[in-house]
Order: sequence, then structure tokens, then C-alpha cells
Amino acid sequence: MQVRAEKTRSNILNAARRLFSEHGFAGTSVDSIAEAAGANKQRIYAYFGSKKKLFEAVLLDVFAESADAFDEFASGIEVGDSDITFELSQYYQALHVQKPEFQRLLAWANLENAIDPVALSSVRSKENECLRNWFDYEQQAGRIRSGIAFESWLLTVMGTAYFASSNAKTLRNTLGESFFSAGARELRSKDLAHLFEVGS
Amino acid sequence: MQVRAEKTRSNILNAARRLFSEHGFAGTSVDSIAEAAGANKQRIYAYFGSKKKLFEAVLLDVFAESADAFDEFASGIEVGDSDITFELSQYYQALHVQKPEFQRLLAWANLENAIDPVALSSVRSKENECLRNWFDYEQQAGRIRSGIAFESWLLTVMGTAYFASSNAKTLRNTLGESFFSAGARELRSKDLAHLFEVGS
DNA sequence: TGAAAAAGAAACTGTTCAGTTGGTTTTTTG
DNA sequence: CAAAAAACCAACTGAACAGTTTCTTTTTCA
Repeated sequence: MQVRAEKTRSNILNAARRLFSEHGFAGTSVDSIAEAAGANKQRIYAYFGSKKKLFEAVLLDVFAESADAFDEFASGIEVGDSDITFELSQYYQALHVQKPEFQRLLAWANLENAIDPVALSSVRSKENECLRNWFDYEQQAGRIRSGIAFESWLLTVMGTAYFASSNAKTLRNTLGESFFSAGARELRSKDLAHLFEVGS
Repeated sequence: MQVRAEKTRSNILNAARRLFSEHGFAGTSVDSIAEAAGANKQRIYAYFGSKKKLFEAVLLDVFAESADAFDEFASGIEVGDSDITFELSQYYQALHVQKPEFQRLLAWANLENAIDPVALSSVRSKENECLRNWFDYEQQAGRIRSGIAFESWLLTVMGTAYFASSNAKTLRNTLGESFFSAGARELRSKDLAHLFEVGS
């Protein structure tokens, strides 16, 4: 594939990412993607085959980018030195703020049954393994309470960040605008870290 | 409105709830709702005016039912006697298992920008007020750690339950089937309650 | 420069969909 | 029973949409 072709392909992929993230699979038309990409509709079928395959390509692309982001985050973590509950909570919260399309596409894909389990497991399992190692290490070192399951810890840290992002409209109504400030986010990360600490 | 008309209206509403919950707003056709309701398409427009208004009616209906369910749960809670973190976690988890359309419709509505803030706030604010009272009381009574914000507590309990349900496909892949058993749910509720307890 | 790859333009097919219309049948109820 | 409300039937409009086709133009690169 030539340079120009690569560029066109990535234009389409990026436009598709934006529109699918905003309106979902059923809510996005191929024509609108072509227009947003500044490309010809026919190119979409030449490169991706079908609307569905394009959506899957977008998902794979986003998952890969998400995995890269995690790797970069992980490389900055000094196990035994950082407060990983706090850092991880901050990371996930910031990720949802800075890359809202990650969460949105994941939500669409879950709702629309568009997730390819095979492609997904290979991406997520590495992140998951890393997290499990961190958790086990911290728990054995006495920096995370014993008796708490890894799954509970993971669910708490990921779930709170995800929920705050996905239900932002609902929460803005009941908890107010200040809930979404960077300071409030940090406070929540501190609270979470505090919860998992050993001792009172 | 006569009895028969009421019945037709509710047939339409229930069919719409099921289909919108499964396929979202954009993914559901009015014809398919009419067919599933065993009613004439024209009746939908007679009773609800438009597809969008029907969707909003479904949302309101579900929110009201969700509020009723919470009231029933709340009436069974003896403040000062129950472990409310545990009970609330169990309640939300069970709700998502037994009434998956609540979570799904909320998720669709958030993604599709279909939430009516006014209608929502009146429904949710009562539940929220009740939760805040419980939390304050328990925290002052020394049964929930001091220094933890209400928002952190709420987000943790609701967020974990929501996340486990909305990302079930992803989690099934990384954490396995056993994660979704009633026993595992109870374990997570226990872990959560344990986290908020005072003392180690 | 010339051939091949890449991209565009534009019209077309067949289908689906939201919403409408007009006429008929069924059910309820005074 | 008779009138009115409720519901049905079925065809229709106009637009949108996924995907295709044919032909032309632009760009790349040997």
C-alpha cells in the first residue's frame, strides 16, 4: 500500500471512530463517514469491505491505542514505590476525560453486541495480567488489605472511573458540576486508595 | 381512556421497552414495535406522537419503576441495624441481573443524548437524598470510615455494580464465567462493605 | 513519459424506515 | 340497539441508507 493510500485509509478510520463514537453503529451512515473523511464512499468498501467490518476495525484500532496508553502508564509505575491504587484510579479517570471515545465505543460495542471476543481477549489479557501482578505484590507486601479479592479491587477502580464517565449526565444532575473537576477526581482517587490501605 | 385502550398503550410501551433496550433508539424500527406489541402501527402515533416521544415515555416508565424498586428496598432497611454498604451493593447488583433493561436503557440514553434532565432529576433526587441520609448517619455513628466522601462511597457501590453489568462481555473474557455467579456477587458486596468499615 | 495504482464523481438498485391516509371492523357502553 | 371509541388493514410518500457500477481524473514511480 502506498503512502497516499495509507493516508486515505487512516482518514476514513479516524472519521469512522469519531462518528461511531458519537452516534453508534446503527446511528452512523457510511455516507457521513465518507464525507467526514473527505474521501470517496467507494474507498470505504475498497479498504474495509463493509460497514460492519469498518466498525470492527475501529474497535481494534481503539483497543490497540488503549493498550499502548496503558503500557506507557505502566512504564511509569515503580512497583513498591507508587501508590498503585491511587495512580491507577487517576489514570483511568484521566483516560475517560481525555479520550472519551474509548469509553463510548466500548459502551456501544457492549450494547450492540459488536465485540469480537477473540480480538478483545488478546488485548485485555496483557493489561489484566499486569494489574494482577501489581495487586498480588502490593497485597503480599502489606500495602493492600488482605482478604480483599483482586476482582473486587479491579472492579472498584475501573468501575468508578467508568461509571463517572458513562453516566455523567445523570450524575451532573444529582451531584452537580463540581463533581467533574480535576480536584474532585483526585479526591476520589485518594479516597479509593485510602479504602484499600491496611489499618484504619 | 378506556380499559382496552389502556391495555393497548401498555402493550406498546412494554414492547418498546424490550426492543429499545435490546437495540437502542436508532436500531429499533417503529414497525417492529408495532408487531411485537401485537398492535397497529397507527396506534403508536395515536398514543405517543412520534418514535422519539415513545422512547422518552419508555425512559420515564423505567425510571419510575426503578424508583419504586428502590422505595421497596429502602423500606426493608433498618438504619443502624443493617450493613447498608453490603445491602446496597447486593441490591444494585441484583437489580442489574434481574432487570437488565434498566441498565441498558440508561446506557443507551446516555450515549444517544436522549436523557431529559428535568424528568430525571425529580426521579433520582429522592433516591439520592435517601442515600445521603443513610451515609451521613452511618458515618457519624462510626460504622463508615470518616474522611471518605459520600460521592466516593456512592460511586463505588453504584459504579461497581453498573460496570460489572455493562461490561459483562469484556469481563467474562478476562475474569471468567464464575465472576457472574450469585456467590461471587455476594463476595464482592462483602469486600465492599469491608472496605468502608472502620478499623482494619 | 507512460503504465499502474489511487481516488473521485455520480448515478443507480433494492431496501428500510418514519410518518400519513382513508376506509373498514370490532368493541364498548349508554 | 345505536353511537362512539378503539383498533385494524393496507397502501402510500418521501427520504435515507448500504452497497454497486461505470467511467474519469489524479498521483506515483520506474
